[in-house]
Amino acid sequence: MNNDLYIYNTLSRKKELFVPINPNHAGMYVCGPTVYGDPHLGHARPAITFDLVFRYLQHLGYKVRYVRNITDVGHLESDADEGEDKIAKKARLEELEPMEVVQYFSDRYHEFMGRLNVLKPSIEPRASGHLIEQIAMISKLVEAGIAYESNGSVYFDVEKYNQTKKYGILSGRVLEDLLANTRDLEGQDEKRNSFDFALWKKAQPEHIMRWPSAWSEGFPGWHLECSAMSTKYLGETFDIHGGGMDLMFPHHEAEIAQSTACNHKPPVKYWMHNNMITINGQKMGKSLGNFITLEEFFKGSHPALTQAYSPMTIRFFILQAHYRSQLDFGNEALQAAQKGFDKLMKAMLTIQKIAPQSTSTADIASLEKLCYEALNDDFNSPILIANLFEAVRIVNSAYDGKEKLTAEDISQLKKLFSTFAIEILGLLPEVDPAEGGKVVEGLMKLILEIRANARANKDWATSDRIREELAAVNISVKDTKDGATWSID
RNA sequence: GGUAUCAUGGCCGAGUGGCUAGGCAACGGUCUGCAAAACCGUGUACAGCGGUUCGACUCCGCUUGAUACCUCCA
Repeated sequence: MNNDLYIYNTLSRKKELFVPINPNHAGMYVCGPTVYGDPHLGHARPAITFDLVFRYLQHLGYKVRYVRNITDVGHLESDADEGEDKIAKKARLEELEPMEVVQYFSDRYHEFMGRLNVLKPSIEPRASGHLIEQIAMISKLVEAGIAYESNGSVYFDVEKYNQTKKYGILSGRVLEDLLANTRDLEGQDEKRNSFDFALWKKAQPEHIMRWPSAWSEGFPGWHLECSAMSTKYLGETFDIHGGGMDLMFPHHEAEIAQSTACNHKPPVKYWMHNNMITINGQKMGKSLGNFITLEEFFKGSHPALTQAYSPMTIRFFILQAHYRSQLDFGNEALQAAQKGFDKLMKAMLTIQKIAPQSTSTADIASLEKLCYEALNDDFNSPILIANLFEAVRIVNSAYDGKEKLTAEDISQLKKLFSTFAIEILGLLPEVDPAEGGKVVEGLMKLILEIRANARANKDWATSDRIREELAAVNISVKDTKDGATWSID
């Protein structure tokens, strides 16, 4: 592999050359969704970010095992709810079995990720299916003396861990500072220190989701599943761990501590974190109540949206920003993304119509090189897209006869688009639902024939009227040298 | 309060110690019966104040502002 890939590692806060632990293989774990609500734009960002990583690693020839979990137990509600499980709460409210809720929202998640053309991970483990592994891990930590039982619950002893290892290496936290900034929270009295975190929680009587263990009937702590499942499927040390920046502390920090204490080696070589999506400069999140679900985006049914946006528009919008930058949502920006995306897709059709020349005025090989350089520089998709637009310019110019392309150039350009736009960025031309209709096809043929006749008679009034009336129902007609073409907007 | 990140033209968003990011919008032009598309051209953008430097938007310091995390969140 002569492509040197550099990845920004949160651990070192530097771009580092990617060297896999096992040659030609890559292991990646990404924190997936907690399935108690409809997928929103915030879910799309990490899914698409690590989809790009997954696709590019595969393109480079790595055999990738990509594990993305589904959290279906263990996330505690806020202290106001006295530690009730999020899934259980929703289930009780709707009088459903917890697993019914999990099933429904998992399906919804998969449906919308599919529409965003996000590839399925290699393994998608559920926390509820790995109780044995989690309990085994807790036992190991208790035996090692790094975890302690208290009133049926088990906590990780952060201070003790910190005596031999360093707690806070990922987020730059210092234990003393954490101690100084303690707040009063429920259940705090069971812990030795406020920053200790739960490995196992004893279930309250009204708690529906519960499993037996040596300590109590209860459920696993919310950081544990990722440690248990990543170790199981990727090994004690694996290549890449991804997730949203908001998970850096305490979630990923806790993962590092648990896994290190358990396996006596650092669990992850490269930590990658995607940044947040903001709306009016504020994070889009469930707790803030300002999130827009993907369904609302696709239907345009949210007050903040002036129109519907297609899945590919959303995907393109997200990829136009670097994954480590904050991305601000806005209708103007979305509309710009939609138009830019259309332009890119149109060029892929235009390229089919270019007549090869004997000489060339374009340098496709250097363009390809720039595309690889962009991706190798910490997956810089905005730069890659800028380069693809250079290719678009070349294609359109060639179609206008202002650039000359050889047959070889044309095939290189086709390859460039199929490799970078479709295969790696995962952008697909969107099939208009109405376009397949034979009826519409036939009607349009007839209408355009009539219009062509009118035009032959220089009956511009009729010609224009047809075009305008069609425009009113979102069909645009464009006159070219070879006759009129139409498309549904 | 602590930790971290950021501040780029009408909007979104890259990047760099001196050389055009890109997309959208706007304006002018080519083409066209008109329109659209496409192509060509146009924008004293780098929060403020100091400092380093031959030269800073890019490095350093301060100020102001914003965001994230410190409590479930992608």
